[in-house]
Amino acid sequence: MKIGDLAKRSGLSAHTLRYYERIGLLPYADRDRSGQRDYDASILEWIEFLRRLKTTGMPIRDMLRYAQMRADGDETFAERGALLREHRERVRTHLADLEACLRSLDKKIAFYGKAKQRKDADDGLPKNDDEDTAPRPGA
Amino acid sequence: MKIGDLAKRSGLSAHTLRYYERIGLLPYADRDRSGQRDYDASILEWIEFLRRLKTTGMPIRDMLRYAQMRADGDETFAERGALLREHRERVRTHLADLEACLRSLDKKIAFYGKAKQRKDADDGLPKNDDEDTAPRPGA
DNA sequence: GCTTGACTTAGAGCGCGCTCAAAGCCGTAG
DNA sequence: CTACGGCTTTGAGCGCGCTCTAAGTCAAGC
Repeated sequence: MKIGDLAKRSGLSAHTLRYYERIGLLPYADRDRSGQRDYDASILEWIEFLRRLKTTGMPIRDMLRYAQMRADGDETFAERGALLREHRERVRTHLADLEACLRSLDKKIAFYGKAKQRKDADDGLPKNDDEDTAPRPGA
Repeated sequence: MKIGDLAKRSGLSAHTLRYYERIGLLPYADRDRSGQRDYDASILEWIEFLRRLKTTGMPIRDMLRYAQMRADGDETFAERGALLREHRERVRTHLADLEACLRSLDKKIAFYGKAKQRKDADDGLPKNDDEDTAPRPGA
């Protein structure tokens, strides 16, 4: 598989695939006799795993640590597991934060919904609700 | 309240507070007679709201749009509501992605746990499980 | 009076994760 | 044979969100 094909199948650009190889996130790919990368389809699983790490907010430098351990073989199993478990905890924390923010956002949106219905027909905005008409922000 | 106090209470640095004012995320703060910013405590609510938008991944340029609308007064209520509702949908989508990634991560971690227990005592790794010993990544 | 430290400004610099540019090579279609 | 597209490399550039520097002002404490 050439880099253009892998780009299509992985959803990453060829630029990004080369960049990932350069920094060590992807293994050095075999080159054909004209020097072009020739990928094995199995690389897609690794890329998919990287994508999940990225989605969950892992910085590239940590992915590199993982990739390096993986390259170092079986004796790094425990270390790799530990890295993933730590990451998982961070993800869970972040997820909880996000959910709290989402609930807050829902409240605010509910306020906008209510305010809209009474627009120009009721001046008494509910003071115990989420307010949002403050002094010149961004002015 | 001076900028140092607000920094402590908001969790943002004084540098960041000034930066936010410069770009228009925070309203231009009143200055005392020696030119120093003197904040009203109510600014904390706005900062908290910004923090939630940021946590949920809203780029600064969109927060600026919101801040501008808020500054423009009541006639932007509908627009502001729409912006927040769109944002909420993106957050929900992202949340679902994250949860899927987390489940995947849990599986992988479970694999590491199992592999550890049988380490050097069982060569037959479960092929139908999450594998993780691939050709020289990062090498 | 003098030091200390928090504040002011405009603007430069940084870390991250790409993204693209330049110059050149290779192989296949017409 | 030639033109074309897709690949190669190294290294520069970019958008984001801060973060810090430099040079200077001001107010309070010793």
